[in-house]
Amino acid sequence: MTTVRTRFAPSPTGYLHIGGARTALFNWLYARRHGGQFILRIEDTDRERSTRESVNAILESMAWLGLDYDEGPYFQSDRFPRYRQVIQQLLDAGKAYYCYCSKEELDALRQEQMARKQKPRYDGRCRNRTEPKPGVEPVVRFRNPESGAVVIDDLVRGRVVFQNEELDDLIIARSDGTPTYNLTVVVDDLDMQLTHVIRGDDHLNNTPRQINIMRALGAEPPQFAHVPMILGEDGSRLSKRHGAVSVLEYRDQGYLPEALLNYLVRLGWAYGDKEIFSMDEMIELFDIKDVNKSASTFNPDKLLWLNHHYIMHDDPLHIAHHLRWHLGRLDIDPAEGGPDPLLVVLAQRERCKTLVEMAQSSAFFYRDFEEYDLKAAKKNLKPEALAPLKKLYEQFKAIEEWEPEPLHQIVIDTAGTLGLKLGKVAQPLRVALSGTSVSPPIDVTLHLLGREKTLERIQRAIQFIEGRD
RNA sequence: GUCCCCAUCGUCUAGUCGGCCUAGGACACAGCCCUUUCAAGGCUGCGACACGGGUUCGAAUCCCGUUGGGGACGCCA
Repeated sequence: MTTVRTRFAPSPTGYLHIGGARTALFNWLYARRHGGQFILRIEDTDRERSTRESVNAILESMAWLGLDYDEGPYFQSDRFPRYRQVIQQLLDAGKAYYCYCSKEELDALRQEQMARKQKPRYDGRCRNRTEPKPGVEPVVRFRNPESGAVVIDDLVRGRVVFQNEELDDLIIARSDGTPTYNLTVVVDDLDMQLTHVIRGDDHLNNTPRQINIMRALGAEPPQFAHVPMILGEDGSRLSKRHGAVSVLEYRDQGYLPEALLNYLVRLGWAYGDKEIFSMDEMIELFDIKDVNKSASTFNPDKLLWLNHHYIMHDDPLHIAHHLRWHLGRLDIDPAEGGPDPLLVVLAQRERCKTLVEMAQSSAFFYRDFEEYDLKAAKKNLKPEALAPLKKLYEQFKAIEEWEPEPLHQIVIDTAGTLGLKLGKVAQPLRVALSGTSVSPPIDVTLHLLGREKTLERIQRAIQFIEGRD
């Protein structure tokens, strides 16, 4: 039995979007599960639209997601000589021919066919041309079989049949001699000895053409699996207007790669009622044959829920690692002082659905906040709060052990002594320390903030209240 | 328009070869409980087999049609 070889072959004309990420994931999982190889190939034959930045974004996204490849990245732009060779081979064998039709001519043909309510397709008018048209650089067209059918036994679709008469003679080389997509894919998929081509549904119509070219080259096609597309909330193909679609955008918005991957694998696939899959579980349980046939709608709420789940249940050290990165984006370096991010994760994880949220609501541990949240200050930093704050200040100053337990006791005792409900003491203190009415439990907040900053901020709050009119 | 594909709660889905489905789970939503903030957590509720014909003792599960949706029809990939 031959080893499984899969590939992800994006074109570098933009960022890696989540649809592409899912395709990459499925290919990666399939290869990993079968102990095969996963290959990354950059399809940059369109030199107009391909950019270096896009290549970098794709590589960065793959790395962030943890989808490692065994070979590549290969660049199609490095393989032009090989493509030229294959085109010549097809030409020599009479399986391809030169076409001298101008774009205008082809446009007219298309319009005419549309008007006649027919499927627009090239009519093969240059098929038997023997003489070149002077002054015209021709394109090369593949001579598609005129009869018969192409049968695809798709791993997710089942059997799909295309009649050859529905197909036309597609262009495999442009007039400048460069190869086009359908040719390069075929050459590469063959040369790279891929056993399985797992790709988006939108390629299903290309498949019979590619199979025909493969056969013309005397090769056996690999297995195909066309996975359904991801739709936006309005039912149309997911795009920028549906919100964030770039993988790096999700990273920047505070999502964990595990959460995104878990979300993506469950889109169009399920294993009973199981919702949470570690990477190892995915590898063990995922099978391309179990993928649904129907398109699915992207649901940001569920992704957010998964993200929160991972923040709460993943190894806190791992979360802390990601939190450091997000703190860094806020110009905070925990190494320069303040609590260990690990402790911050432990204190904050229940209430933060994203790492960005966690970084933002934890910034006060590391640096002074600019000003109090208006509503929080108005409600809690009132003259009545002066007595408890002053009393707390004295006790915090005197306490020997700066640990949650004794700190907690002080807050409780203060409320008791002053005959106040706990909320009347804890809330003003919380606002004093964090600037807002939301923070981890008060003892934890005190502990993480440290004595020095605690005392400073209580002072600041007292002055704030006394300065009010 | 032509060709290809798809069709279970608002969304993601479970539903082994038709019976155990008065259709299960998750997200979201609503309510209750817990509670020193916000959360987290627990419980309850809301909510679907697109429609019409068949086949069968019996269909969400099989067949046909209708409707609806998506994709492809480039010297883009």
